[in-house]
Amino acid sequence: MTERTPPHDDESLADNGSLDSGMRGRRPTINDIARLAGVSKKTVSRVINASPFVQQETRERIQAVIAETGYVPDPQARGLAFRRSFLIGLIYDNPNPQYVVNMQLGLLDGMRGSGFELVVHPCDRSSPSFLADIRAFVERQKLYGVVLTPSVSEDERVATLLEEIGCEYVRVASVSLDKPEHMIVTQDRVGGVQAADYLVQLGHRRLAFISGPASFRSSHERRGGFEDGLAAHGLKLEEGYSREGAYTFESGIAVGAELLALSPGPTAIFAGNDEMAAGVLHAARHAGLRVPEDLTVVGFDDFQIASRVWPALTTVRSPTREIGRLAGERILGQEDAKRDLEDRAPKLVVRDSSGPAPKT
Amino acid sequence: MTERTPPHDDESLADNGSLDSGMRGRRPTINDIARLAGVSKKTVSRVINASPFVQQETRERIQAVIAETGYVPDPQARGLAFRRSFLIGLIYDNPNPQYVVNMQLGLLDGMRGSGFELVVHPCDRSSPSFLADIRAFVERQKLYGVVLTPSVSEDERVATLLEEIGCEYVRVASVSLDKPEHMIVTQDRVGGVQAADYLVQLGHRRLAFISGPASFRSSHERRGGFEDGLAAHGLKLEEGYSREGAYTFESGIAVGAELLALSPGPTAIFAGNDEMAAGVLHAARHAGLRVPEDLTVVGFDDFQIASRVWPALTTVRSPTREIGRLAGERILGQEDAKRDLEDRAPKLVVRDSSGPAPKT
DNA sequence: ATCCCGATAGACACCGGTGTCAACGCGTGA
DNA sequence: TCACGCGTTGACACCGGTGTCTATCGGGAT
Repeated sequence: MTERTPPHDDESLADNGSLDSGMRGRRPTINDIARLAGVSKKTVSRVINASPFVQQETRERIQAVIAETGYVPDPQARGLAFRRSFLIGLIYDNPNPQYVVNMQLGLLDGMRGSGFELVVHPCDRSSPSFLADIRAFVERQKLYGVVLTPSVSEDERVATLLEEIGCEYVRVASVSLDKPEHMIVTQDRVGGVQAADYLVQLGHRRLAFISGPASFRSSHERRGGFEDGLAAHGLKLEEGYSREGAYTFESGIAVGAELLALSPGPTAIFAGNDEMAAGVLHAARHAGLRVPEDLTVVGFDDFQIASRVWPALTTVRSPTREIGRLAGERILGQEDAKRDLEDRAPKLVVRDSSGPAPKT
Repeated sequence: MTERTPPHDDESLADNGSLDSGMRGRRPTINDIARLAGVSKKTVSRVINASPFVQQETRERIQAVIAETGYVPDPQARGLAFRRSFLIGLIYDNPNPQYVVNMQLGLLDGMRGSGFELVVHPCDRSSPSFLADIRAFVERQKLYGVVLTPSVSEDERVATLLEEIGCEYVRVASVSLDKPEHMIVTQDRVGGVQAADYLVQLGHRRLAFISGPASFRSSHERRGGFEDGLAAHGLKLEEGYSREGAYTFESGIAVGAELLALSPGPTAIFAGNDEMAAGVLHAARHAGLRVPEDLTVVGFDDFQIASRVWPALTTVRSPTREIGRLAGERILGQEDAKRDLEDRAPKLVVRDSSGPAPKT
């Protein structure tokens, strides 16, 4: 199985058909390049690592050989010498598939062309071996860096551990919990304000809110933003109209039903994420309410489910993929600072689940 | 005769507080173990790789030192010597987040405790650099193995490429396309039969089917199974009642609307996946039809969306995570053969979108 | 007693890179 | 003329493992 078959026609990996002096079908190594360029391997290494102490003419000769042979340095060997791999880990415990996939795609966007690869590592914060698992993962693979997303990103023990190991890390969270270089802060609060503005403009006054679990920072931020937005219009969230869900569909049904059983009931419900908003739609149907005529429902995230349910959900789009891209760039130190803030602002997406407050 | 096993999982990264003779705070290396056990590093290597040519007593002494120090061999160094990394790649182009995440979780289930890690690699079959990208990914990281899912798994060029490189691979697909050891075959056809049986039993006779794109094998298998199931009851899919969608929500709306505009319209629509079934629900609403009273809708996959829409979808559960676990075990050669077949059978999940055929 | 053999262990080179340090060529200032 | 410094390069050890080959040892056949 070691033997290789005839040279293949492949555009990117240049065929080294002519000048393979000694390397029969093997991928070229740094030694081959050194030999072909008539220099020592160390000098080739200098070129690879962009060392300034190489004469222009030498550098060009080596680069020409590299281009001709299609040489790519072996990340494993490089990693062994560097005591550090060219792998980035994504450690997460958010169970929402859409969030996970968007985050992965964003990270890969941000890492594209860097030669690094992404290793995924779901985890369970309630497991007794939680920290040991993460430590083993990071130390074994000598990860170059790690990206943490909520809610693992909110766990100080993990950050401390990574600091201690000496592994780069970036925490994605809705509030700043660490030195700025370690944080990508999502603007959940802004999204909450947008929802409030929108609902107030539609004339709604009896507003309800369903938060995610108190253990998630984003729950507080989203609610906080919503309350700020209401306050700006001289309104406030009434006692009893603000409840805690679990960011799950089922909790949306249950808490939605509770809210709709109140008298007077809310004319609009802002749910902390789309899953719960979808649950509220179900609860409304059971309660015999029409959406949006009798009840307005607004979600948060704008995941696929938002446009699949009936009526399609008005929701606050949270730019997960953009956030992921920023995290990827940040951890590789390639961040494009100017693009930063605008890209990660949430944005209200109006669909069919919202309308003017019913005239009582 | 060559000594080789995958790396093992030593969950305890024990603290080497006491006996660190010479290794101040460093992670222990094979040299440390050799020194502490009073043997050569090669003998330690033999123990790590479960070579039979080590005396019982020597082996135990070394294992004791390994356990005491919490030594874990460095995958990078090992990989360098083996000319092969301890990484498994997941190459996919299926855009459904739930599919991707379930597959990843399944793979990780199957790989658990092996010391291997999972590297994700979405790809685009229509890109001009498609094959070159995959080749670069696999060769650069010297991947131990690769798992392919539909529709990349159905591309012979990719399989040929991997064979040529000498990389292990497993293809997940709905029909066998390769040597058995390279295939995990999903039972989409069986799922189609189940849907047909169920609908016929409910009394439906005017049945419609919306397939995925013809370029996906699963489209044909799901339809084929459905037709087989009908045939077993002496029925057949009428001309014009079988249409092609794109496995997307939007195509479900469009094709659903077409079908509902027929006269007489179908009393039941079986869609090739849940996304399209959700689209059909929207189309039914636009057409003023009640589900399930006027129209029965059945999906395929049982992803989250199936239980979020209204009414909740009756659907055929496709055990993606189980399939992933099998793929993970297969690629590491740890497959538990007896559990194989039963686990990956689809299963009809009855919810609220299906009911008896309306009495015309 | 000698030879041969299988079982066991170690010496040494090697995987493909990087770090350290010394050496070299050459223009400059003393 | 010589010492000096700077820019450039290479020799060599090392990262942490594995492959190959040889050395040693005890026991059974000759």
